[in-house]
Amino acid sequence: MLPFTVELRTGASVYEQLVYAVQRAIVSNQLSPGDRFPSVRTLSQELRINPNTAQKVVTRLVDQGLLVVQPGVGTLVAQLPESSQKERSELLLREVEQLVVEARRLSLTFDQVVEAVQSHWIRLSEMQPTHEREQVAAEEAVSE
Amino acid sequence: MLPFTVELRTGASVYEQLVYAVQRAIVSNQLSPGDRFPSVRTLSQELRINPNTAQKVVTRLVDQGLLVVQPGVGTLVAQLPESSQKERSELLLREVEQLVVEARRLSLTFDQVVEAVQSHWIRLSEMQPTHEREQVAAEEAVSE
DNA sequence: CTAACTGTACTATTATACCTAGTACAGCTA
DNA sequence: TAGCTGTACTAGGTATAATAGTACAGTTAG
Repeated sequence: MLPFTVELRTGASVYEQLVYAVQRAIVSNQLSPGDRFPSVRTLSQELRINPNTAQKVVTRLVDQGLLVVQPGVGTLVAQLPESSQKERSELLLREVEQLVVEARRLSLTFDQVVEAVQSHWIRLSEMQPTHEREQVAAEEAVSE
Repeated sequence: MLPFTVELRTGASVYEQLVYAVQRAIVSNQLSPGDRFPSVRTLSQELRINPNTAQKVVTRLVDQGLLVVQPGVGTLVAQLPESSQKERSELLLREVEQLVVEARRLSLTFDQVVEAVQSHWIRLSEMQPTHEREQVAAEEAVSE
């Protein structure tokens, strides 16, 4: 049983989908800093994917600073790393623009987009693992 | 001289980049409804890409309703089409969530994300072609 | 009508990325 | 020592992107 949820769909690569699923789990505290992350072999068996694909995912997440490796021991979930100004600018320049372009293509209003962002922000804040964390008020999360 | 700007980079496919560039141009009114869209052959020559790739782009944009074809005549920029509820839901569910996950990975705040969305919304609103349109106040655009 | 443009539909080839399969090795720990 | 960990290789199969070239039907300007 893996400590996070993945739904592999067609369209994007297994690699990209798995990286995203783990990012999502960490960012929403389904995986907490210090938690053990499944081994490459466990991942590949549970998800029935190739060990190389699983390892590629781990490598990518380590590069992003979301996982840390203890050689010979295993992989742990890291603290959310400091992000560089460059990374943040890239996101705000490219991904946000793409979202805005898509939104306007679909004739959405600015307010609708902001509402959607807020809604997802709250949802991710609420995704605490049930066994060890208390609920966080939605309003508090948004104003963080 | 093409009526929109494209910068082909490595990473994404030429096809995806070109579709996005045209979407961006239409959504920001650099291309206005009724404008002639370059022919497949013109596109392929100006951008030095294969005619098939150019045609694939046109086909995709026609499917999205952003371009309309007049057989034997050419391709025109369409009115922004009605979007289906399904399309809008897909966007708000998937793309917005991906943006929120990325933003939290980089430790951005909710307010920073909203500010970035607003900034791009205004920028796209201001991108009118200089020869025929008046400036639109940024505040007005955001409240649309 | 003719010529020159338009979009569209094919076949075929090459290059790249993704995924798969299998093997091997070094480090840590019970 | 035995069994786990991450990591590093070599290969092969498949899907997609991009390339090149040819052909055809519809529209329009001359």
